[in-house]
Amino acid sequence: MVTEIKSNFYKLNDDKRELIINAAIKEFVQNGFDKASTNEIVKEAQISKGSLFNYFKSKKDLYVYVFEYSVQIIEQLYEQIDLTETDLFKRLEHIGIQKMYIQKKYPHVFDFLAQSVQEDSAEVKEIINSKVDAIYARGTKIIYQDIDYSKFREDLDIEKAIEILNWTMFGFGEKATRQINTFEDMAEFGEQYLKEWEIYAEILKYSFYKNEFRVN
Amino acid sequence: MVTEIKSNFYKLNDDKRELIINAAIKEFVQNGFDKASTNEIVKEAQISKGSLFNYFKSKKDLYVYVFEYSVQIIEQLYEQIDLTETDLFKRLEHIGIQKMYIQKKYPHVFDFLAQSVQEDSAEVKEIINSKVDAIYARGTKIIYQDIDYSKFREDLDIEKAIEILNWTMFGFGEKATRQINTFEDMAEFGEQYLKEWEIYAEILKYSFYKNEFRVN
DNA sequence: AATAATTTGACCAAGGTGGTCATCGGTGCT
DNA sequence: AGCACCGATGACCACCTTGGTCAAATTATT
Repeated sequence: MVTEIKSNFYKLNDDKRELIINAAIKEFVQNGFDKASTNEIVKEAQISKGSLFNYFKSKKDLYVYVFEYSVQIIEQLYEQIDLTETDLFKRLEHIGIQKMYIQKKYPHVFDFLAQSVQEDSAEVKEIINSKVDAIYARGTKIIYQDIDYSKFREDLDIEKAIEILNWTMFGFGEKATRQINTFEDMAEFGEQYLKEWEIYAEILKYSFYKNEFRVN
Repeated sequence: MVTEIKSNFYKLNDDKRELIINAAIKEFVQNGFDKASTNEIVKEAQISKGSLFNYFKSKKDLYVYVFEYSVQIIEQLYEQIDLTETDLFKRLEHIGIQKMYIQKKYPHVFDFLAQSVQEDSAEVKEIINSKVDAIYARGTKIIYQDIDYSKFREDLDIEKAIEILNWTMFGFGEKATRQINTFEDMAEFGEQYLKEWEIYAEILKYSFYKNEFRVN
């Protein structure tokens, strides 16, 4: 086995484990592997230095664990995709909501995986590159599988349209993330989120879809 | 005067000065003020430590100089905006090209100013916050001044449409920046850039504009 | 009360930090 | 050639942070 985690980390209760994971992710995404400080991580996670190195035998081990944990989260996101939904907007809408829920629990997972690709520390690079590429390839394959492209206007450059859609979702997602913590009720936020997104979606559908498919 | 730069930095030839400025910007944007290493900067700029501290009396001085230099570049970008062009797409297109030219010369200025806002080092924070907000406020004011909004569809949420446009431009700009150095001829790149952007613009115009204004 | 399991933080050697300054090398003048 | 000038250099400094350790303290279990 490549990564060996001492069993005592699993014995921790969920809250504390997530606190540590999030503290580590935050520090790694902010500073990269080399410059990430274990001192900062333990401070943020409110545990002692000794404990961290009891749970993980080295900084590298911690990184690898947190990385693989993040990968798992994405994988689970993929599993949830409903392949019977053939409308691109509806499918992406659903994924977007799931992402929001994940970001509520793990605020920097997506940033972490995005940043991990350009991690230049030789110590962790190989572990990353082999996985991340595969993950993203699988992701885009699943996400766009069985989509009904016949709804799109004939003279539309669909690839570019999808790029626009992605950039818009990303921008909107960022904006929403900034507001996420002003809501105490996550269900209420989800509702608000969906309602606002629909307006953006409608604008794009107007251009992407044939007339008869514009309104859902 | 708040920032006093020893005159010998001005005496340097343009190439070297830009090399130093870019090296500093790169390091600051990658690591923030506190963690930015002057050792890394001198290595990247191919000058000695002594020289750097001959040109600037401290790391803070260097930061402030580079920051104000970046602000100037943005200001100049604003000056160039042609206010007689009332078509939003045409105006943004023009700004986009200018930005590309700037990014060729100073690859990280925009990232630097974007990152500077969330700089948490108390030492430089106050210098930043007072300026950046003003800059962006002035920017959006100029950019959207005298735009002919009558071209837009009546039932369109113009504010949201402009957000989509911005996110799309940002996404496309990033994509283009990644390709910018594969072109040796900047003029050729500009042409290619414009041609590709037009396709994206056309997709959005289809949704934003009334029928009669779609094709330029 | 006794034992086992966890957590703690002072401590370490190693390495990096911003900044200094005696020395160097080149250029131009006499 | 000899001299004076000046920008460039990098070894050097005191200080700080680093990843990781471990004896001692605390808590949990018997």
